[in-house]
Amino acid sequence: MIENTLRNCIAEALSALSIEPDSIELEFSDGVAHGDYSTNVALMHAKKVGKKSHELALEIARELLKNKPTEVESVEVAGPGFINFFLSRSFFSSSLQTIRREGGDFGKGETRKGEKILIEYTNPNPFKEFHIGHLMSNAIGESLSRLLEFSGAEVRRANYQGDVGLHIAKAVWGMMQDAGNFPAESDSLKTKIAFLGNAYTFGSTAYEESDGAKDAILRINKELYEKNNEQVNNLYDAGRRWSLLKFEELYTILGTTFDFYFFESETEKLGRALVREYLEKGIFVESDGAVIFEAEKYDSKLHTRVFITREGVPTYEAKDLPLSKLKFDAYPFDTSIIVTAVEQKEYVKVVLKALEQISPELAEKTLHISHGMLMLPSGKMSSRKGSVVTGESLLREAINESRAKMTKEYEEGVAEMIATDVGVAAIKYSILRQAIGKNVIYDQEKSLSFEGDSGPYLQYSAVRARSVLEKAKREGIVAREVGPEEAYALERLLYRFSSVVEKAEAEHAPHYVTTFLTEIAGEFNSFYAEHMIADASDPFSPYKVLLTEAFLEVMQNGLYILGIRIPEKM
RNA sequence: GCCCUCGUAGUUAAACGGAUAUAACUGGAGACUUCUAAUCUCCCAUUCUAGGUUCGAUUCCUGGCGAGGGCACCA
Repeated sequence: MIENTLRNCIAEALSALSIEPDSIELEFSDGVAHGDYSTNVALMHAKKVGKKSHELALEIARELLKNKPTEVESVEVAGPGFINFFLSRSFFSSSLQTIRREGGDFGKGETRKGEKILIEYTNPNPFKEFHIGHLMSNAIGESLSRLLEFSGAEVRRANYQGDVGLHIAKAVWGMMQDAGNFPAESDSLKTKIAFLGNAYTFGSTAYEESDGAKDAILRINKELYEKNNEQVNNLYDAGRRWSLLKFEELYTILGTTFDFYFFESETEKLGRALVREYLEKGIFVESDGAVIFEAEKYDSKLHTRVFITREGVPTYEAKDLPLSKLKFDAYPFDTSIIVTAVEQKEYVKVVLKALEQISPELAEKTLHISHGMLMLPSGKMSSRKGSVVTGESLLREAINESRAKMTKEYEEGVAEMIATDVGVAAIKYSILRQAIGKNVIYDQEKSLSFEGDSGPYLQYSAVRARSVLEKAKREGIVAREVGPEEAYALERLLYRFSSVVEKAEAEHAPHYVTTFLTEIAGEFNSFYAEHMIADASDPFSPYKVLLTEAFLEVMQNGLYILGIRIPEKM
């Protein structure tokens, strides 16, 4: 790796000047004028050795030039004392060949080679809408999964769904009130889901507004737990089945497949038993009829939470405890990652603290990654108030929008596929373009952007590259490694992809990949506008074709990491 | 009240403690008989506030102001 080579050179140069080469910072230069790599070692050590930073930089540069590796064209000192490395022409052209040779493997690393990782994300609740928060969790979780795979990990995807709880009792009660509209088995899934949605909204409104309804819903909740009312059971089974089918439909559109599904109906009784068991051992205590865990006794920044309610019903907290073991039994992981919205952050800390008392070895292997929330301009979404933007409606709008944008004529089936891929890309890009911890303010127009920095922009540049390569093929132009004196700006970027992926994985930051792809796509589009790539009369055409091939390869791998498909045409 | 996040052009975002803070959208001016104009080129504009640490602060620390999330029987 070129980076290691440069680091070693710098370390040697520093030693030659009797400077302790502790940590060497090496970064990509921020512009062509500053070369390809920069180091600030002179700035860091100047004071220690009592020299001016610029002078020290010159001395280090002189040392560096004594043993200049072949990949380095020149070394310059600039600004207050930065040492800039300019890589050689041949380094760039050979890295294009490397990219072409490695193809779909280019960018893969081994930092997590062989590590078994189970990652939980999306977590929608049957009977409730799959809202844009789930869309966000899914886009982020899927991308993190792919980054981990690119780093050599053996990843399994898990989805944990709440198929028990008060929200279901509300929906079931709502279904009973609206029995006249109960869908027939032959009705479309869309009709069934609409029916369910209405039932839930109706039920939760009634729960808050009517004591009678509230009592009825609580009774249903108990019946659901005890499974002793056939009518309730039948409604439950139908609603659960419809919801899960609907979710699968969305996963197909989004491009996710899960290896494991866990349900709260599995963890509920286990959780209650576990809490009861550790209540006797003093981990949990009874308070006001409920069973609680006083996390602040272990860490003053944590707080008390209820694990079993006064009614004897296990809460989400209690259910989460056995989930870790269920996961481990399903897939003996080295690391278990849970991806949720940031609103769960403090909650997860408490649950993990409780888990630490019960199964320290599992708690130790668990990592929580939280992402920001999708906010409406009016504030937080609430499904109880009905102010949710559903994942499906957003997807549908994005797909319609991309359909409307299409200027070329395609067959019906093809057009639908392109519109879907482009619409999904627009949404995923708007989520994965920024640091995952920050909230996304959901602005319909911006989320559905098809111009400028956007998912479709990335797709378009890749499709364009393919189109050019097809033309090159028709004209019999074959990629070749002989280019003009001066390297194109684009080839000075492509080789960086491996480092970008490594850093994105290490910091759980898919947006580094998004930013990088946006940068190279822009560079390719400029290159495209300025140069005729496939031109049989141009002696450099084979090289430009090679560059285009390498660009496409990087785009394909990068978009794969983001979970964005590239349409055949657009 | 306590505990976490966050505050960057008009807007939405980017920037391991580094060089002239980077893009897109909006607004203004241009470019398609040439490989896809969902594109390209040019212009205008930004670090909440008061201190501190540092050769150097958007970045780290402290206070203030503002926004979001969490804090017992919801998930």
